[in-house]
Amino acid sequence: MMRILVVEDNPDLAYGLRNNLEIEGYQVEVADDGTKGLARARDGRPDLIILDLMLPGMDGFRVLRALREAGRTMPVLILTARGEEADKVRGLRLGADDYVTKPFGVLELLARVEALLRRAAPPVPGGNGGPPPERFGDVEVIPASRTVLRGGQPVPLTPKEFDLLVALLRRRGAVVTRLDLLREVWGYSAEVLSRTVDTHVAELRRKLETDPAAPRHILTVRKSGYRLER
Amino acid sequence: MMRILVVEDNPDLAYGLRNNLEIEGYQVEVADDGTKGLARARDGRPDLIILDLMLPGMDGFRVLRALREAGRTMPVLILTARGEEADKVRGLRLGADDYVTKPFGVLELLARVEALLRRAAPPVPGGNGGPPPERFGDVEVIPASRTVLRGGQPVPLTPKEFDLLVALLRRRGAVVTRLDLLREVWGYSAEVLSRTVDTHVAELRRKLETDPAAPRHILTVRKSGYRLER
DNA sequence: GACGGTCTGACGGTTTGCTGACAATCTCCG
DNA sequence: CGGAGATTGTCAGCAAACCGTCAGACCGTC
Repeated sequence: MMRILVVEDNPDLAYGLRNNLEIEGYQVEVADDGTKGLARARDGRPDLIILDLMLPGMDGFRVLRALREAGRTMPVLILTARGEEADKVRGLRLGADDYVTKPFGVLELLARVEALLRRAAPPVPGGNGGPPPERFGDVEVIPASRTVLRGGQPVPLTPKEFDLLVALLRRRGAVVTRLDLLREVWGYSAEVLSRTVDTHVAELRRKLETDPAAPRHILTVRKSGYRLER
Repeated sequence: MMRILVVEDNPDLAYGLRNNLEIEGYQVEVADDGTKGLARARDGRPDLIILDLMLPGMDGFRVLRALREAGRTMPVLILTARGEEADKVRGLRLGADDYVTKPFGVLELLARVEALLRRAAPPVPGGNGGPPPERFGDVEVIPASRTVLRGGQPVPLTPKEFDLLVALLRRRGAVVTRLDLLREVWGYSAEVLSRTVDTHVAELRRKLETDPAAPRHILTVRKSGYRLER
Protein backbone atom coordinates (compact mmCIF):
# COMPACT_ATOMS: atom_id res chain seq x y z
CA MET A 1 0.00 0.00 0.00
CA MET A 2 1.29 3.44 -0.93
CA ARG A 3 2.10 5.75 1.96
CA ILE A 4 1.62 9.50 1.67
CA LEU A 5 2.83 12.20 4.00
CA VAL A 6 0.77 15.38 4.17
CA VAL A 7 2.59 18.41 5.56
CA GLU A 8 -0.16 20.95 6.19
CA ASP A 9 -0.90 23.21 9.13
CA ASN A 10 -4.50 24.00 8.39
CA PRO A 11 -6.45 21.30 10.32
CA ASP A 12 -9.52 21.42 8.08
CA LEU A 13 -7.51 21.04 4.91
CA ALA A 14 -5.34 18.32 6.44
CA TYR A 15 -8.41 16.42 7.53
CA GLY A 16 -10.02 16.70 4.11
CA LEU A 17 -6.89 15.48 2.40
CA ARG A 18 -6.48 12.57 4.77
CA ASN A 19 -10.05 11.53 4.22
CA ASN A 20 -9.97 11.65 0.48
CA LEU A 21 -6.62 9.97 0.19
CA GLU A 22 -7.62 7.17 2.52
CA ILE A 23 -10.78 6.62 0.51
CA GLU A 24 -8.53 6.16 -2.48
CA GLY A 25 -6.65 3.49 -0.58
CA TYR A 26 -3.55 5.33 0.50
CA GLN A 27 -2.02 5.16 3.96
CA VAL A 28 -1.82 8.75 5.18
CA GLU A 29 0.27 10.49 7.79
CA VAL A 30 -0.09 14.17 8.67
CA ALA A 31 2.49 16.60 10.02
CA ASP A 32 1.32 20.05 11.06
CA ASP A 33 4.57 21.95 10.78
CA GLY A 34 7.76 21.95 8.77
CA THR A 35 10.07 20.49 11.35
CA LYS A 36 7.86 17.51 12.06
CA GLY A 37 7.24 17.10 8.38
CA LEU A 38 10.92 16.90 7.57
CA ALA A 39 11.51 14.38 10.34
CA ARG A 40 8.67 12.14 9.24
CA ALA A 41 9.76 12.37 5.62
CA ARG A 42 13.34 11.42 6.40
CA ASP A 43 12.55 8.63 8.80
CA GLY A 44 9.30 7.28 7.44
CA ARG A 45 10.28 7.44 3.81
CA PRO A 46 6.77 7.80 2.44
CA ASP A 47 6.15 7.09 -1.23
CA LEU A 48 4.98 10.64 -1.83
CA ILE A 49 4.77 13.95 0.00
CA ILE A 50 2.13 16.63 -0.27
CA LEU A 51 3.78 19.77 1.00
CA ASP A 52 2.21 23.12 1.78
CA LEU A 53 4.68 25.92 1.17
CA MET A 54 3.14 28.23 3.77
CA LEU A 55 3.97 26.66 7.10
CA PRO A 56 4.62 27.98 10.57
CA GLY A 57 8.24 27.73 11.64
CA MET A 58 10.22 25.91 8.96
CA ASP A 59 8.50 26.72 5.68
CA GLY A 60 7.98 24.36 2.77
CA PHE A 61 10.98 25.52 0.80
CA ARG A 62 13.39 24.70 3.58
CA VAL A 63 11.74 21.34 4.14
CA LEU A 64 12.04 20.53 0.49
CA ARG A 65 15.66 21.59 0.21
CA ALA A 66 16.66 19.72 3.34
CA LEU A 67 14.87 16.66 2.11
CA ARG A 68 16.64 16.64 -1.24
CA GLU A 69 19.96 17.32 0.45
CA ALA A 70 19.33 14.31 2.60
CA GLY A 71 19.12 12.29 -0.60
CA ARG A 72 15.40 11.60 -0.49
CA THR A 73 14.04 11.43 -4.02
CA MET A 74 10.39 10.55 -3.51
CA PRO A 75 8.00 12.73 -5.49
CA VAL A 76 6.87 15.92 -3.83
CA LEU A 77 3.70 17.76 -4.74
CA ILE A 78 3.57 21.30 -3.44
CA LEU A 79 0.53 23.35 -2.50
CA THR A 80 0.74 27.03 -3.32
CA ALA A 81 -1.62 29.94 -2.89
CA ARG A 82 -3.26 31.33 -5.98
CA GLY A 83 -1.22 34.00 -7.61
CA GLU A 84 2.03 33.07 -5.94
CA GLU A 85 3.65 32.24 -9.26
CA ALA A 86 7.12 32.85 -7.92
CA ASP A 87 6.60 30.28 -5.19
CA LYS A 88 5.63 27.65 -7.72
CA VAL A 89 8.74 28.28 -9.72
CA ARG A 90 10.98 28.29 -6.68
CA GLY A 91 9.44 25.05 -5.49
CA LEU A 92 9.91 23.35 -8.84
CA ARG A 93 13.52 24.50 -8.98
CA LEU A 94 14.12 23.06 -5.56
CA GLY A 95 13.02 19.68 -6.82
CA ALA A 96 9.28 19.53 -6.43
CA ASP A 97 7.64 17.29 -8.97
CA ASP A 98 4.32 19.02 -9.42
CA TYR A 99 2.22 21.73 -7.88
CA VAL A 100 -1.41 22.44 -7.18
CA THR A 101 -2.77 25.91 -6.66
CA LYS A 102 -5.13 26.58 -3.76
CA PRO A 103 -8.02 26.41 -3.84
CA PHE A 104 -7.91 23.14 -5.75
CA GLY A 105 -10.35 20.41 -6.63
CA VAL A 106 -9.73 17.22 -4.74
CA LEU A 107 -10.01 15.23 -7.92
CA GLU A 108 -7.31 17.26 -9.55
CA LEU A 109 -5.02 16.61 -6.64
CA LEU A 110 -5.81 12.91 -6.62
CA ALA A 111 -5.09 12.71 -10.32
CA ARG A 112 -1.74 14.34 -9.85
CA VAL A 113 -0.87 12.13 -6.92
CA GLU A 114 -1.69 9.10 -8.95
CA ALA A 115 0.32 10.35 -11.88
CA LEU A 116 3.35 11.05 -9.75
CA LEU A 117 3.25 7.65 -8.11
CA ARG A 118 2.85 5.91 -11.42
CA ARG A 119 5.73 7.79 -12.89
CA ALA A 120 7.96 7.21 -9.90
CA ALA A 121 7.28 3.48 -10.03
CA PRO A 122 10.54 2.28 -11.61
CA PRO A 123 13.27 3.32 -9.19
CA VAL A 124 16.55 4.12 -10.88
CA PRO A 125 19.53 2.54 -9.10
CA GLY A 126 22.06 5.30 -9.53
CA GLY A 127 19.55 7.94 -10.49
CA ASN A 128 19.63 11.38 -9.00
CA GLY A 129 16.00 12.19 -9.63
CA GLY A 130 15.46 12.30 -13.36
CA PRO A 131 16.98 14.14 -16.26
CA PRO A 132 18.12 17.71 -15.75
CA PRO A 133 16.06 20.60 -17.12
CA GLU A 134 16.61 21.52 -20.75
CA ARG A 135 16.72 25.11 -21.89
CA PHE A 136 16.23 26.98 -25.15
CA GLY A 137 15.70 30.69 -25.48
CA ASP A 138 13.95 31.82 -22.34
CA VAL A 139 12.20 28.48 -22.02
CA GLU A 140 13.05 25.86 -19.43
CA VAL A 141 11.68 22.34 -19.70
CA ILE A 142 11.62 20.21 -16.57
CA PRO A 143 10.80 16.65 -17.56
CA ALA A 144 10.54 15.36 -14.00
CA SER A 145 7.48 17.46 -13.31
CA ARG A 146 6.34 17.89 -16.90
CA THR A 147 6.66 21.58 -16.35
CA VAL A 148 7.64 24.31 -18.76
CA LEU A 149 8.79 27.73 -17.60
CA ARG A 150 9.09 30.72 -19.87
CA GLY A 151 10.95 33.64 -18.46
CA GLY A 152 10.53 31.96 -15.11
CA GLN A 153 6.75 31.74 -15.41
CA PRO A 154 5.00 28.39 -15.73
CA VAL A 155 3.39 27.84 -19.12
CA PRO A 156 0.42 25.47 -19.15
CA LEU A 157 0.92 22.87 -21.87
CA THR A 158 -1.45 20.08 -22.73
CA PRO A 159 -0.04 16.55 -22.51
CA LYS A 160 0.36 16.25 -26.28
CA GLU A 161 2.05 19.60 -26.50
CA PHE A 162 4.50 18.65 -23.79
CA ASP A 163 5.29 15.31 -25.37
CA LEU A 164 5.78 16.95 -28.73
CA LEU A 165 8.12 19.49 -27.22
CA VAL A 166 10.17 16.77 -25.57
CA ALA A 167 10.37 14.85 -28.82
CA LEU A 168 11.77 17.89 -30.57
CA LEU A 169 14.07 18.59 -27.67
CA ARG A 170 15.50 15.10 -27.70
CA ARG A 171 16.91 15.76 -31.13
CA ARG A 172 17.55 19.43 -30.76
CA GLY A 173 19.33 20.87 -33.74
CA ALA A 174 18.38 18.03 -36.04
CA VAL A 175 15.44 17.75 -38.37
CA VAL A 176 12.61 15.61 -37.04
CA THR A 177 10.14 14.45 -39.67
CA ARG A 178 6.40 14.42 -39.13
CA LEU A 179 6.45 10.66 -39.36
CA ASP A 180 9.08 10.47 -36.63
CA LEU A 181 7.03 12.76 -34.45
CA LEU A 182 3.92 10.69 -35.03
CA ARG A 183 5.87 7.59 -34.07
CA GLU A 184 7.36 9.07 -30.93
CA VAL A 185 4.50 11.16 -29.67
CA TRP A 186 1.41 9.52 -31.06
CA GLY A 187 2.74 6.04 -31.05
CA TYR A 188 1.04 4.64 -34.08
CA SER A 189 2.06 4.62 -37.68
CA ALA A 190 -0.50 6.48 -39.68
CA GLU A 191 0.87 9.16 -41.88
CA VAL A 192 -1.59 11.94 -41.94
CA LEU A 193 -3.22 13.67 -44.76
CA SER A 194 -4.29 15.99 -42.06
CA ARG A 195 -2.52 18.70 -40.21
CA THR A 196 -2.33 17.17 -36.77
CA VAL A 197 1.36 17.64 -36.16
CA ASP A 198 1.34 21.12 -37.61
CA THR A 199 -1.56 22.14 -35.43
CA HIS A 200 0.24 21.17 -32.27
CA VAL A 201 3.44 22.79 -33.40
CA ALA A 202 1.49 25.97 -34.02
CA GLU A 203 0.10 25.81 -30.51
CA LEU A 204 3.58 25.33 -29.08
CA ARG A 205 4.77 28.35 -31.00
CA ARG A 206 1.86 30.39 -29.76
CA LYS A 207 2.76 29.54 -26.19
CA LEU A 208 6.54 29.59 -26.35
CA GLU A 209 7.65 31.92 -29.15
CA THR A 210 7.84 35.67 -28.81
CA ASP A 211 6.59 36.08 -32.37
CA PRO A 212 4.81 32.88 -33.39
CA ALA A 213 4.70 34.03 -37.01
CA ALA A 214 8.48 34.30 -37.10
CA PRO A 215 9.63 31.54 -34.76
CA ARG A 216 13.20 31.60 -33.54
CA HIS A 217 13.36 28.22 -31.89
CA ILE A 218 10.68 25.91 -33.25
CA LEU A 219 11.59 26.06 -36.90
CA THR A 220 10.02 24.65 -40.02
CA VAL A 221 12.29 22.74 -42.37
CA ARG A 222 10.39 22.79 -45.58
CA LYS A 223 9.66 19.44 -47.16
CA SER A 224 11.27 17.65 -44.21
CA GLY A 225 9.83 18.43 -40.82
CA TYR A 226 10.65 20.58 -37.84
CA ARG A 227 13.77 21.49 -35.94
CA LEU A 228 14.30 22.99 -32.51
CA GLU A 229 17.12 25.45 -31.98
CA ARG A 230 18.32 27.03 -28.77
CA MET B 1 27.93 -5.36 -44.00
CA MET B 2 24.26 -4.47 -44.14
CA ARG B 3 22.12 -6.58 -46.44
CA ILE B 4 19.18 -5.08 -48.29
CA LEU B 5 16.43 -6.84 -50.19
CA VAL B 6 14.84 -4.91 -53.05
CA VAL B 7 11.43 -6.20 -54.15
CA GLU B 8 10.78 -4.42 -57.43
CA ASP B 9 9.47 -5.67 -60.76
CA ASN B 10 10.63 -2.80 -62.94
CA PRO B 11 14.06 -3.97 -64.15
CA ASP B 12 15.43 -0.50 -64.78
CA LEU B 13 14.48 0.74 -61.37
CA ALA B 14 15.73 -2.41 -59.67
CA TYR B 15 19.03 -2.10 -61.48
CA GLY B 16 19.41 1.53 -60.51
CA LEU B 17 18.65 0.81 -56.91
CA ARG B 18 21.08 -2.07 -56.76
CA ASN B 19 23.82 0.04 -58.25
CA ASN B 20 23.40 2.96 -55.93
CA LEU B 21 23.00 0.84 -52.83
CA GLU B 22 26.08 -1.18 -53.65
CA ILE B 23 28.07 1.98 -54.16
CA GLU B 24 27.03 2.94 -50.65
CA GLY B 25 28.44 -0.32 -49.41
CA TYR B 26 25.32 -2.40 -48.96
CA GLN B 27 24.93 -5.99 -50.03
CA VAL B 28 21.91 -6.07 -52.30
CA GLU B 29 19.54 -8.79 -53.38
CA VAL B 30 16.68 -8.25 -55.82
CA ALA B 31 13.37 -10.08 -56.13
CA ASP B 32 11.15 -9.26 -59.09
CA ASP B 33 7.82 -10.40 -57.73
CA GLY B 34 6.01 -10.64 -54.43
CA THR B 35 6.23 -14.36 -53.92
CA LYS B 36 9.98 -14.47 -54.41
CA GLY B 37 10.34 -11.38 -52.30
CA LEU B 38 8.52 -12.90 -49.39
CA ALA B 39 10.55 -16.09 -49.59
CA ARG B 40 13.85 -14.21 -49.70
CA ALA B 41 12.79 -11.97 -46.86
CA ARG B 42 11.79 -14.86 -44.65
CA ASP B 43 14.76 -17.04 -45.38
CA GLY B 44 17.50 -14.53 -46.00
CA ARG B 45 16.59 -12.19 -43.16
CA PRO B 46 18.00 -9.04 -44.72
CA ASP B 47 18.61 -6.03 -42.50
CA LEU B 48 16.17 -3.91 -44.48
CA ILE B 49 13.62 -4.34 -47.26
CA ILE B 50 12.71 -1.91 -49.99
CA LEU B 51 9.27 -2.98 -51.15
CA ASP B 52 7.33 -1.75 -54.15
CA LEU B 53 3.61 -1.90 -53.45
CA MET B 54 2.65 -2.43 -57.08
CA LEU B 55 3.85 -5.90 -57.93
CA PRO B 56 2.66 -8.61 -60.27
CA GLY B 57 1.03 -11.52 -58.49
CA MET B 58 1.33 -11.08 -54.78
CA ASP B 59 1.28 -7.34 -54.17
CA GLY B 60 3.34 -5.44 -51.64
CA PHE B 61 0.61 -5.26 -49.03
CA ARG B 62 0.27 -9.02 -48.86
CA VAL B 63 4.00 -9.47 -48.76
CA LEU B 64 4.25 -7.04 -45.90
CA ARG B 65 1.43 -8.57 -43.91
CA ALA B 66 2.74 -12.10 -44.41
CA LEU B 67 6.18 -10.95 -43.38
CA ARG B 68 4.97 -9.38 -40.15
CA GLU B 69 2.78 -12.36 -39.39
CA ALA B 70 5.85 -14.52 -39.76
CA GLY B 71 7.42 -12.47 -37.00
CA ARG B 72 9.95 -10.63 -39.10
CA THR B 73 10.58 -7.17 -37.73
CA MET B 74 13.27 -5.75 -39.96
CA PRO B 75 12.52 -2.23 -41.22
CA VAL B 76 10.54 -2.03 -44.44
CA LEU B 77 10.56 0.98 -46.72
CA ILE B 78 7.71 1.01 -49.21
CA LEU B 79 7.64 2.59 -52.65
CA THR B 80 4.32 4.10 -53.63
CA ALA B 81 3.10 5.86 -56.75
CA ARG B 82 2.44 9.55 -56.56
CA GLY B 83 -1.02 10.41 -55.43
CA GLU B 84 -1.75 7.02 -53.93
CA GLU B 85 -2.23 8.57 -50.54
CA ALA B 86 -4.38 5.70 -49.31
CA ASP B 87 -1.69 3.17 -50.18
CA LYS B 88 0.82 5.00 -48.08
CA VAL B 89 -1.41 4.95 -45.04
CA ARG B 90 -2.36 1.34 -45.57
CA GLY B 91 1.29 0.38 -45.90
CA LEU B 92 2.24 2.15 -42.72
CA ARG B 93 -0.65 0.57 -40.88
CA LEU B 94 0.54 -2.82 -42.00
CA GLY B 95 3.85 -2.15 -40.38
CA ALA B 96 5.99 -0.35 -42.92
CA ASP B 97 8.52 1.96 -41.34
CA ASP B 98 8.78 4.64 -43.97
CA TYR B 99 7.72 5.37 -47.51
CA VAL B 100 9.06 7.06 -50.60
CA THR B 101 6.83 8.37 -53.34
CA LYS B 102 7.71 7.65 -56.96
CA PRO B 103 9.37 9.23 -58.70
CA PHE B 104 12.02 9.76 -56.10
CA GLY B 105 15.59 10.97 -56.09
CA VAL B 106 18.14 8.32 -55.28
CA LEU B 107 19.66 10.51 -52.61
CA GLU B 108 16.38 10.80 -50.79
CA LEU B 109 15.98 7.06 -50.74
CA LEU B 110 19.54 6.53 -49.56
CA ALA B 111 19.01 9.01 -46.76
CA ARG B 112 15.91 7.20 -45.59
CA VAL B 113 17.58 3.81 -45.79
CA GLU B 114 20.39 5.13 -43.68
CA ALA B 115 17.99 6.62 -41.16
CA LEU B 116 16.07 3.38 -40.79
CA LEU B 117 19.18 1.30 -40.34
CA ARG B 118 20.56 3.75 -37.82
CA ARG B 119 17.38 3.60 -35.81
CA ALA B 120 17.31 -0.18 -35.85
CA ALA B 121 20.94 -0.37 -34.82
CA PRO B 122 21.94 -0.28 -31.17
CA PRO B 123 22.84 3.29 -30.27
CA VAL B 124 26.56 3.76 -29.95
CA PRO B 125 27.43 5.33 -26.59
CA GLY B 126 30.27 7.50 -27.80
CA GLY B 127 28.74 8.08 -31.21
CA ASN B 128 27.69 11.57 -32.13
CA GLY B 129 25.00 10.38 -34.50
CA GLY B 130 25.01 11.26 -38.14
CA PRO B 131 27.62 12.20 -40.67
CA PRO B 132 29.99 15.03 -39.84
CA PRO B 133 29.60 18.43 -41.48
CA GLU B 134 31.25 18.89 -44.86
CA ARG B 135 33.21 22.01 -45.66
CA PHE B 136 34.37 23.86 -48.75
CA GLY B 137 35.62 27.40 -48.83
CA ASP B 138 33.94 29.22 -45.99
CA VAL B 139 30.85 27.07 -46.37
CA GLU B 140 29.78 24.38 -43.95
CA VAL B 141 27.07 21.85 -44.78
CA ILE B 142 25.32 20.06 -41.92
CA PRO B 143 23.15 17.23 -43.22
CA ALA B 144 21.45 16.43 -39.92
CA SER B 145 19.83 19.81 -39.68
CA ARG B 146 19.75 20.50 -43.41
CA THR B 147 21.61 23.64 -42.61
CA VAL B 148 24.29 25.52 -44.51
CA LEU B 149 26.57 28.04 -42.85
CA ARG B 150 28.68 30.53 -44.70
CA GLY B 151 31.26 32.22 -42.56
CA GLY B 152 29.32 30.91 -39.61
CA GLN B 153 26.08 32.51 -40.73
CA PRO B 154 23.10 30.40 -41.79
CA VAL B 155 22.25 30.57 -45.47
CA PRO B 156 18.65 29.74 -46.32
CA LEU B 157 18.51 27.14 -49.08
CA THR B 158 15.39 25.68 -50.64
CA PRO B 159 14.98 21.91 -50.44
CA LYS B 160 16.08 21.38 -54.04
CA GLU B 161 19.07 23.61 -53.60
CA PHE B 162 20.17 21.73 -50.54
CA ASP B 163 19.76 18.35 -52.20
CA LEU B 164 21.64 19.55 -55.24
CA LEU B 165 24.47 20.81 -53.08
CA VAL B 166 24.70 17.49 -51.29
CA ALA B 167 24.79 15.66 -54.60
CA LEU B 168 27.71 17.77 -55.75
CA LEU B 169 29.40 17.39 -52.41
CA ARG B 170 29.16 13.62 -52.51
CA ARG B 171 31.44 13.60 -55.49
CA ARG B 172 33.50 16.59 -54.64
CA GLY B 173 36.35 17.09 -57.05
CA ALA B 174 34.76 14.95 -59.74
CA VAL B 175 32.56 16.01 -62.61
CA VAL B 176 28.88 15.35 -62.11
CA THR B 177 26.82 15.41 -65.28
CA ARG B 178 23.41 16.99 -65.50
CA LEU B 179 21.94 13.58 -66.08
CA ASP B 180 23.56 12.28 -62.92
CA LEU B 181 22.18 15.18 -60.98
CA LEU B 182 18.73 14.67 -62.42
CA ARG B 183 18.84 11.02 -61.48
CA GLU B 184 20.09 11.61 -57.97
CA VAL B 185 18.17 14.69 -57.02
CA TRP B 186 15.11 14.72 -59.24
CA GLY B 187 14.42 11.03 -59.69
CA TYR B 188 14.94 8.07 -61.90
CA SER B 189 12.52 9.32 -64.52
CA ALA B 190 14.66 12.16 -65.69
CA GLU B 191 12.55 13.88 -68.26
CA VAL B 192 13.74 17.39 -67.81
CA LEU B 193 15.49 18.80 -70.80
CA SER B 194 15.29 22.43 -69.95
CA ARG B 195 17.54 24.62 -67.93
CA THR B 196 16.36 23.34 -64.59
CA VAL B 197 19.69 22.13 -63.28
CA ASP B 198 21.51 25.24 -64.45
CA THR B 199 18.98 27.45 -62.78
CA HIS B 200 19.46 25.80 -59.44
CA VAL B 201 23.23 25.81 -59.78
CA ALA B 202 23.06 29.51 -60.49
CA GLU B 203 21.02 30.04 -57.36
CA LEU B 204 23.54 28.07 -55.32
CA ARG B 205 26.33 30.23 -56.68
CA ARG B 206 24.41 33.36 -55.87
CA LYS B 207 24.03 32.23 -52.29
CA LEU B 208 27.38 30.60 -51.66
CA GLU B 209 29.97 32.16 -53.94
CA THR B 210 31.71 35.44 -53.22
CA ASP B 211 31.57 36.33 -56.90
CA PRO B 212 28.83 34.27 -58.55
CA ALA B 213 30.03 35.31 -62.00
CA ALA B 214 33.48 33.86 -61.30
CA PRO B 215 32.75 30.88 -59.08
CA ARG B 216 35.62 29.34 -57.15
CA HIS B 217 33.90 26.26 -55.80
CA ILE B 218 30.86 25.42 -57.88
CA LEU B 219 32.53 25.12 -61.25
CA THR B 220 31.22 24.53 -64.73
CA VAL B 221 32.88 21.81 -66.76
CA ARG B 222 31.94 22.66 -70.28
CA LYS B 223 30.21 19.91 -72.25
CA SER B 224 30.15 17.71 -69.16
CA GLY B 225 28.51 19.11 -66.10
CA TYR B 226 29.53 20.63 -62.82
CA ARG B 227 32.25 20.07 -60.28
CA LEU B 228 32.62 21.17 -56.71
CA GLU B 229 36.02 22.14 -55.37
CA ARG B 230 37.06 23.02 -51.84
C1' DG C 1 -24.27 19.55 -20.34
C1' DA C 2 -20.23 22.23 -20.20
C1' DC C 3 -15.50 21.94 -20.95
C1' DG C 4 -10.85 21.10 -22.44
C1' DG C 5 -8.06 18.38 -25.37
C1' DT C 6 -7.43 16.33 -29.77
C1' DC C 7 -7.99 15.47 -34.50
C1' DT C 8 -9.53 16.49 -39.14
C1' DG C 9 -10.37 18.63 -43.63
C1' DA C 10 -10.91 22.84 -46.14
C1' DC C 11 -8.98 27.07 -47.35
C1' DG C 12 -5.63 30.49 -48.59
C1' DG C 13 -1.06 32.57 -48.69
C1' DT C 14 3.46 31.97 -49.62
C1' DT C 15 7.32 29.61 -51.35
C1' DT C 16 9.33 26.74 -54.60
C1' DG C 17 10.24 24.56 -58.93
C1' DC C 18 9.97 24.42 -63.76
C1' DT C 19 10.03 26.22 -68.20
C1' DG C 20 11.32 28.54 -72.45
C1' DA C 21 12.99 32.56 -74.52
C1' DC C 22 16.83 35.28 -74.80
C1' DA C 23 21.61 36.86 -73.65
C1' DA C 24 26.27 35.84 -72.82
C1' DT C 25 30.16 33.08 -73.37
C1' DC C 26 33.04 29.64 -75.21
C1' DT C 27 35.08 26.69 -78.94
C1' DC C 28 36.36 25.64 -83.27
C1' DC C 29 37.65 26.68 -87.71
C1' DG C 30 37.89 29.39 -91.80
C1' DC D 1 40.80 37.77 -86.28
C1' DG D 2 36.09 36.94 -86.85
C1' DG D 3 31.99 34.43 -86.98
C1' DA D 4 28.90 30.47 -86.57
C1' DG D 5 27.39 27.05 -83.73
C1' DA D 6 27.27 25.04 -79.39
C1' DT D 7 26.88 25.53 -74.66
C1' DT D 8 25.79 27.81 -70.49
C1' DG D 9 23.81 31.86 -67.72
C1' DT D 10 19.86 34.65 -66.64
C1' DC D 11 15.28 35.97 -65.99
C1' DA D 12 10.38 36.36 -65.18
C1' DG D 13 5.99 34.21 -65.15
C1' DC D 14 3.18 30.39 -64.20
C1' DA D 15 1.61 26.17 -61.75
C1' DA D 16 2.06 23.21 -58.10
C1' DA D 17 3.54 22.02 -53.61
C1' DC D 18 3.69 23.01 -49.03
C1' DC D 19 2.57 24.89 -44.64
C1' DG D 20 -0.14 27.82 -41.30
C1' DT D 21 -4.60 28.60 -39.79
C1' DC D 22 -9.14 27.83 -38.49
C1' DA D 23 -13.69 26.11 -37.44
C1' DG D 24 -15.99 22.26 -36.38
C1' DA D 25 -16.50 17.34 -34.90
C1' DC D 26 -15.48 14.06 -31.60
C1' DC D 27 -14.60 12.20 -27.09
C1' DG D 28 -13.81 11.57 -22.39
C1' DT D 29 -14.11 13.93 -17.91
C1' DC D 30 -16.07 16.67 -14.55
